[in-house]
Amino acid sequence: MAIDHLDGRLIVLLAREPRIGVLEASRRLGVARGTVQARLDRLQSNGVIRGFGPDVDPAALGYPVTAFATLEIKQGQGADVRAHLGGVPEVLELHTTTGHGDMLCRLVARSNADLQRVIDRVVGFDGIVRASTAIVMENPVPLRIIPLVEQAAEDTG
Amino acid sequence: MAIDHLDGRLIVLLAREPRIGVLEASRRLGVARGTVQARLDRLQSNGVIRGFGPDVDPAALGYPVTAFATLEIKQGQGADVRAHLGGVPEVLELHTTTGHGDMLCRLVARSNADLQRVIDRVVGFDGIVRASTAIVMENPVPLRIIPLVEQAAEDTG
DNA sequence: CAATCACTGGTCAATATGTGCAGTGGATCG
DNA sequence: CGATCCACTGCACATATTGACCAGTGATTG
Repeated sequence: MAIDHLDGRLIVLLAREPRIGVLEASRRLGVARGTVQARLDRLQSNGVIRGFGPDVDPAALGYPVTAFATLEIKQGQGADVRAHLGGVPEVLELHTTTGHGDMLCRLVARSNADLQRVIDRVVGFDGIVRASTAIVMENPVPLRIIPLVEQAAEDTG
Repeated sequence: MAIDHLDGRLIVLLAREPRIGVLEASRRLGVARGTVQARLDRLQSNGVIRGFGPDVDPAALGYPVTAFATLEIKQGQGADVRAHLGGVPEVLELHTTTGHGDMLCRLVARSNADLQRVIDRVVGFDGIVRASTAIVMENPVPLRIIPLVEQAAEDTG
């Protein structure tokens, strides 16, 4: 669960240059190939590294508009709402939260006009009382993990 | 920019089983290896596939608490706030948005108590007027792309 | 001290990769 | 219609990488 400095360097290296492979990584890190292989196996069975899936850009797919919707849910309708939202492809993630709303979801759409369609589909469901949407204009910090990995590695070794 | 059915199947296949490699992918898809290679090259130079970085789980790193903070910014302080938040490792992403707040950021922390420290660090900056935080309890739909890819592939071919 | 553990540095066979090639079929255009 | 372009196939080759082992070493621990 805790990662050491070598783990951190390995993850950062793979995050920066994903295509290098185990052998090249071992060369860069100055350790034996078996070590890198063992570390990677451990990190993956730990769950620290979930996998190496392709990082797809919704904008390049034709969905350049991102928005976050805060949803208010009727009591006892949570499970139904989850199932409903899970069936909407434009819902990229869904969280239940504390605070003013009950759920927060990330949406994408083909255009601002298309966003209306997506929102209609999202909120067009009985269990949802109210929705408030914030459209993303800029993304100064894209989803990242490297700084956190570096900090986690510092904290340990 | 638009992807066809084969592109879609390729992305979905790689998303489900990232470690299979080009050759195995070509076998699964029933096409020649060169075709898969060419498609992958195109998808990557298109920007549809940004890369194949490791998918790191913050929870497994010791940061099991996720929260979303809506920030209200003093006029003209946007750039400074961005730089400030970019320097906080626990800020995993940052967006500027329309709506009630001016920015929305995703935070992680080691515990609910630690979240207080993170929030203090986030809002302990002159340009930030007010912050409202929603702590994530459940994550019924983890960040996903497959359904969107399937839809985008349907729409085209 | 003995045992355990992670790492090294090496080998081996099997496999994948990058690259290039000629051939084929469909679509496009003058 | 004929020429051209394009993506794909199926194949080949040399090279690199992988997964799997192994004995040896040094640090740590009971």
